[in-house]
Amino acid sequence: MPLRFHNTLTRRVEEFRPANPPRVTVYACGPTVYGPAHIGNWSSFLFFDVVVRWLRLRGYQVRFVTNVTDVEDKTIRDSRAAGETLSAFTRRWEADYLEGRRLFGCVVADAFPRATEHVDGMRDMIQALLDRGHAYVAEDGIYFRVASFPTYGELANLSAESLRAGASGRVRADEYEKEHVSDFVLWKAWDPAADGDVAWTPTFTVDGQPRTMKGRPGWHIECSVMIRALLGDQIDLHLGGEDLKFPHHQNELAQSEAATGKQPFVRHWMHRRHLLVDGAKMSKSKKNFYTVQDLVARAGPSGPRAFRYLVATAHYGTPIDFTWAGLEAAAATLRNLADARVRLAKAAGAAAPAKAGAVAQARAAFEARMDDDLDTPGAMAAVQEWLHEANKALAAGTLPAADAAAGVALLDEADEALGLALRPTRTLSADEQALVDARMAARRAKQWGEADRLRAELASRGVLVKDSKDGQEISFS
RNA sequence: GGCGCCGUGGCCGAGUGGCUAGGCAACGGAUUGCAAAUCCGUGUACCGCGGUUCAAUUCCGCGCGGCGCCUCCA
Repeated sequence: MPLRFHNTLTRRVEEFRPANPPRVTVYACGPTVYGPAHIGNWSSFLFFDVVVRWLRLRGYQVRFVTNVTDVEDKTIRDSRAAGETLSAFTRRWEADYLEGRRLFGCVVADAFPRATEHVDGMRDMIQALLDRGHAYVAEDGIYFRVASFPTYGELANLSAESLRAGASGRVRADEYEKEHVSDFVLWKAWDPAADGDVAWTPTFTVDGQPRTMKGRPGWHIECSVMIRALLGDQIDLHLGGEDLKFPHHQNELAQSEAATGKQPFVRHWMHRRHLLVDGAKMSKSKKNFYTVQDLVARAGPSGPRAFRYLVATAHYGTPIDFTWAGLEAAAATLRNLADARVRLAKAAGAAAPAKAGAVAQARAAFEARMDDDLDTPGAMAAVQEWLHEANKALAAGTLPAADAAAGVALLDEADEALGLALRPTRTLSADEQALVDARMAARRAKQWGEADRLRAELASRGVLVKDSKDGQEISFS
């Protein structure tokens, strides 16, 4: 069954056709490193992660690149305010971001390029745009000439007229250096008051004459150039948060196709809708945001994984409304799934997984849901439906070991696809094992007070103990 | 003003022109030293009003309500 994804450009769900299967090139816009990433950012990054995981599970050889934006207005402004060099400042927040990826269990990208390491490539692309008549030099920088790119606005379904209207009020009318209000900056001339010592001095050729322009790159050119450097002039899949559709991705598209003359720049665009908090939009410019550290502080070590499950309970094409109650519900579901895996693994023993029957059907349903535009809620429903039947059989003692083994494999596939960490993430330490053994002895001696005390002590160490007919079941919080 | 999305049982959330997704929470029962998990049972959900249809939660129109984007916010 082919993979079908919603394509932003056509606004339809269509078959995903990479140019050179089984190889797939994927680029996702990463964070601007000027502060901690909030859970809204993470909902997007986790979406990218699921896309990459699923492509790999489906046998594609994915080359995944996601960048770090370490030079633009806010990084310069805030690093200067902090009295740090741009590099020291952005590296600090980049480390915070990478730590977050670790806590969420994100796949390691094949490359994490930094914009500041690709300035030479930016010079080259801007030169190509100048040579081809798609860019022009003004006093305060070099601009992309939107009028030279007829389909401009297509990605966001915006017409030239609506762009001209600029009804959002965000267009600065005083930018008279530009030929057209929609033109966007490729290279910003140095502004000593705002930029301090952040500057490069590339030399361009303008009208046959060399011209050095001290300054720094515009935001949009950064991604175009990193894509070109690490994945090529044309890629299969480009991912981002919904806000990046316009202008950022539209500008990337225009620049790249105009500079290389190759179409399409991206075969398939996908965007994750925003996460809201208690029904309201969040952003770094407001104070209503939570970080991965907040998830850990309020929901424990498994908080980030519970958040992953929460995000997976909604399709990426619909906004998700974050609440702490919702996170707790997701955490409860995740615990139940992890417990189920323990029971099934025990029932499976060393049996080989069954290849047919209800489990196989559930697995096929799970995969079909994922293949159809990454319907994560539907995919998990297929797992839960089978699990309910399996629990019945398990209670009756009629679940074949081969089915239990296949059930473990199903849970592991869901785990692999969504990054849920259902498998125990650690083992018992010697001290903890001693407590578990002591509790077993206490139970055998019917010393219930001591058994309960030991269970509480283990819980305080993150070890959860449940009693069953076959003894104690261990899991970790 | 332009473009677009959404309104499903206590909460979250799929989906479909007729065959009651799923999860979490709640209540009763079984099981259990207790707890948890698990099992059995319990709630006749589809914003309102019209229309199309044998039949609409699902299609169309209007209304009400919420939300996003429209030049550098994931």
